[in-house]
Amino acid sequence: MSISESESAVMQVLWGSSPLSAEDIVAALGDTRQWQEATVKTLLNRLLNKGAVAAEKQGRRYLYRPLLARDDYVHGESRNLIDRLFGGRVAPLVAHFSAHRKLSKKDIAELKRLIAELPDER
Amino acid sequence: MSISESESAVMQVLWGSSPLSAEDIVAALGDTRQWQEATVKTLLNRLLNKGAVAAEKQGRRYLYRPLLARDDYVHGESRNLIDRLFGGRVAPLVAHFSAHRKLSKKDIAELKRLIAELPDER
DNA sequence: ACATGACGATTACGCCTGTAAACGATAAAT
DNA sequence: ATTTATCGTTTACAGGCGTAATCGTCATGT
Repeated sequence: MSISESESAVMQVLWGSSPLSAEDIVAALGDTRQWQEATVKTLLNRLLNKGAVAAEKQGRRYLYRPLLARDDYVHGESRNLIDRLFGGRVAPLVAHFSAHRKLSKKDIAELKRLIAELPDER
Repeated sequence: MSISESESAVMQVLWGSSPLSAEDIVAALGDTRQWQEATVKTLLNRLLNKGAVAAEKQGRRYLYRPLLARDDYVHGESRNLIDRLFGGRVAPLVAHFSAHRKLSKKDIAELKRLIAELPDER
C-alpha cells in the first residue's frame, strides 16, 4: 500500500518532528499547502489505515507519529524511478543530469567528494 | 497534463521504435504487461488526447509515434522526485544510495568516469 | 445542568487510473 | 453481395486521490 503525494506532505511534517496533533500539522503545512483542517484529518486517517503513522491518545486529542521511516519511503520512491527510467542504476541518472548541464557547482563538488570516498572494488 | 504509469509503458515501446500499430504495441508489451488489446487502445487514446503521441493513418490502421520526447519525460519525472525528496539536487540522491550501499561496482566505475570529465567550475 | 465548542469518524463527490467490453464502420473473404 | 473479421471509438466500472463538509461525542465554560 503506497502513500500518495498529498499523504507524503503530511509525512514530511511528521518526519520533521513528532508526535504532533492534527492541528499542529495543519499549522506546519500552512506555507506549503492551503488545506482545511478536515483535509488533513482525512489524510491522517488514510495514513493510519495504511499503517504509515500511529496515533496515541493524549487526553482529548491524538498525537500522530510516523511508523514508516523517511529513509524507507525515500528509498522506495527513488528505486521505483531508477528502475523504471534508468535501468535500475544510479549512474545513468547522474549522466542524464550531467548531459543536460543540470548539475550545480555544489552538486559537482559534493559528487567529487562522495566519489572520492568510495572504494574501487565493490 | 502528465502521463500515468501505464501510459508510460506504452510510451516506452514507442520510444523504442516507431511508428507502430496498436497491435505491434500489444506484442511489444507482451513480456512486461499482460494487457488485452482493448486496454492498450484505451491508453493510446488517452495519450492522443494528452498530445503525447500522434497517429497517422496508414490504410486500414493507425500508426502511432511519440510526440513527447523520452528525454523530456525522464527529466520531468526525475526533477519531480529530486525536488520533492532531495532538496532539488542530484548529489543528495547519490549520497543516499551510497549510504545504503546500493551503488553497484558498475555504478561506481561509471560515476568516477563521469565525475572525472566534469569541470571544476560551473 | 446546559449550551458550546473541539475533535475524530463518517460520508461526499468529482476526477484520474487501470482494465476492459461493446459498438460501429469498413475492409476482406467467400 | 453477404458474412465475417478487424480496427478505432465509445462506454463501463471499481478503486484511489484530492479536497472537504457533516455528524456524533465528549469536554468545558457559564
